[in-house]
Amino acid sequence: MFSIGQLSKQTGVKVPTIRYYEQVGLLVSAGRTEGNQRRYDTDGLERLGFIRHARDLGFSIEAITALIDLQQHPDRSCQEATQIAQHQLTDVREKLLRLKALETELVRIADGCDGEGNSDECYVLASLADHQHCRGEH
Amino acid sequence: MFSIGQLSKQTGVKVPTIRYYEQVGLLVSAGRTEGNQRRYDTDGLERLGFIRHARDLGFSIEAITALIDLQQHPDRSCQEATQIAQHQLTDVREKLLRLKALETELVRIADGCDGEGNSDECYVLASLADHQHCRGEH
DNA sequence: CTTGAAGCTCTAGTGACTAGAGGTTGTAGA
DNA sequence: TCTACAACCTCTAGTCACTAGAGCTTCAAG
Repeated sequence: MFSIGQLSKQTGVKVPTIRYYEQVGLLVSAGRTEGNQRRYDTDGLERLGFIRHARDLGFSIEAITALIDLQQHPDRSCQEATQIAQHQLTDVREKLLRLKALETELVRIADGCDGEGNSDECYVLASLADHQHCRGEH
Repeated sequence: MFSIGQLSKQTGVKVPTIRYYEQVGLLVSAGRTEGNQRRYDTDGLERLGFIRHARDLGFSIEAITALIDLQQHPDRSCQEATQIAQHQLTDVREKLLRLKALETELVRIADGCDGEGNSDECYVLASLADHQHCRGEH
C-alpha cells in the first residue's frame, strides 16, 4: 500500500494533481486509513502511470477517461482506442503546421530588427501593426 | 466613430473579446454615447488590429501590453520589443520540438493497431500503459 | 413611435491544474 | 509512551484567455 506522496514520487505526478484526478473520476484510491488518508495499491500505481503517459502525449482528460473505460471492458472493440489515438495525431499535426507558420513569421519579425534605434522605427512593432507585411497566413 | 459591433466585424475579434480586452486594460474605447455604449475611432481600430495580429502569433496578453506600452513611448529603445519577439520565437521553437516528438510517438502507437480485435490486446492501450515501448523522450 | 437587433453589466464556466489557509494524522526517534 | 513535524486532509480561490447566459437598456430603421 502506498500513500499519495509515495505514489507521487514513483510517477512524477504532483500530489495535488493526483487529488485532482480523483475529483474528476480518473483515479480512485484503493481505500482510506482510519485517519482518512488515501492508500493505493499497485493497480493504482499502474493506472496513474497510464494517465501520466497519456497526458504527456497530449490526450485530454476526457480522452483518457474513454481509454480507461475501454481498458476495463476487454471484450469491447479496439477500434475506439485507435480512433482516439488517430484523432490525437490529427490534432498534433494541425498544431505542428500552425506552429511552423508562426515560426517563419516570427523569424522574419524578430530578425528584421537589430534592437538598435528607438521604438518609433521598430520593425517588430511595425510588423505587428500591419498584417500586410506577412508572407503567409495565420 | 464605430460601435463595438462594427469594430468586431472589421477585425474579426468577437464582441465579448473586445470587452474583455478593455477589462484587462488592453484596449480602451474612445468614449461612450449618452446611453453608455462604447464608441471607437480609427486609433482603436488599429490598436485592435495590432492586438489581433499579435495574439494570432501567440503573444500573451502580458507581452502585448508591454509592446503597446512601448509603442506609446516612441523614444524608448527598440531592444525591448525585439527581446519580447525573440522570447516568443524561442517558445514557439520549444513547442515545435515537443510536438514533433509527440507526432513520432503517436504515429507509432496509432499505426501499430489495425483497429481489429478486442481492447484486451490493443496496441494503443498497451503502449499507453507501458512507457518502455517508447523510442524517444517525452 | 414602434420594433428588434445590438448594446450594456454581472456572474459563472471552460481545462487542467496550482496555491494557500487552516486543521489532522502518521511515524520516527528519544 | 511521548513528542515533534512531515505529510496528509478539505475547501476555496486563482491561473489564462476567453465564452455563455441572464436580465436589462439603447440605437436606428421603417
